[in-house]
Amino acid sequence: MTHAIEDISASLRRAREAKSISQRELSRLTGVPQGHISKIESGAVDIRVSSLIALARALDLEVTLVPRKAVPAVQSIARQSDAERSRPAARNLAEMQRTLENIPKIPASPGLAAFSGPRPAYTLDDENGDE
Amino acid sequence: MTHAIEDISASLRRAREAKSISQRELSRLTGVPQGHISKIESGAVDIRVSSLIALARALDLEVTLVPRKAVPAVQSIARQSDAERSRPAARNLAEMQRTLENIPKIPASPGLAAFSGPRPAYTLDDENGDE
DNA sequence: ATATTTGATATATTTTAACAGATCATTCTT
DNA sequence: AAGAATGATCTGTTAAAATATATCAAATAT
Repeated sequence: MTHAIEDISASLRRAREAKSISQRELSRLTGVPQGHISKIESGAVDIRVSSLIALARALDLEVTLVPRKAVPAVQSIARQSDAERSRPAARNLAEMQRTLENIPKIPASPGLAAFSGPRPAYTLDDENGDE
Repeated sequence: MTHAIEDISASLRRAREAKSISQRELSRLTGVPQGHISKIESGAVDIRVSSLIALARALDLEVTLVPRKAVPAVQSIARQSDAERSRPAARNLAEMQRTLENIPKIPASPGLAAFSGPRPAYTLDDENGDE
């Protein structure tokens, strides 16, 4: 990915869904209004590079210019690291973690009180970097 | 390359200079006004993706979104095919070809009249594809 | 069943890229 | 020395992205 302008919109949407975050969440992260993200993802607008970069970065993507003859090689590399993030185990874990965050309702039986903050420290997102 | 917005402008300029074509020539190829190309290359504007794609394609580049963790690998690949185009022999040949086009002044001695169009059919740009 | 979240859409306003077209100084070329 | 060609820069004008804000239907969650 990608050459045409629709490829880019599609990539953004797929990347966001792969991270399973909502458009509103991405909006918070980037400052781009949710409504606008919707339009962008549906390919309805010819976005500016700054917007593209902002969204891409929030999705752990980088905008690059690749020599055309190198594109196939680049794609196969990109595909590999895509695969890591989207292989079933990873996707399921990501969703499970999100789900678990919506369960804090367990009445905390006295004997387990010390266990107050059991949220997972072992996220799959070990690939973050800067920001 | 690239992440930031200036990297992109810089890449575009380098790519154009590597092909040793003028801004006006690139303008002809893309339809983007020369003055605007100048502004773009100096990083003075936040261009739209369609413009970026148009310029990139004319320079045999493709805009891609790559996973951040794959960036180093991608860069090293891109660098390789960069090197091919910019190794001395290639650069010099490109320039020599341009120079030769400015020599048609040879008074065409009668015996060689049939040689009317001696321009090189063997360009280095054997990597073109579509369009 | 009710409430929340989500993506899509709409309106109105501001901002700015992109355009056409021209000019200018500098660097080749002749 | 005269004449291109090149990159940078300016002036208007127009089209469209980007913003803020709000609403809506459908899917999720409580």
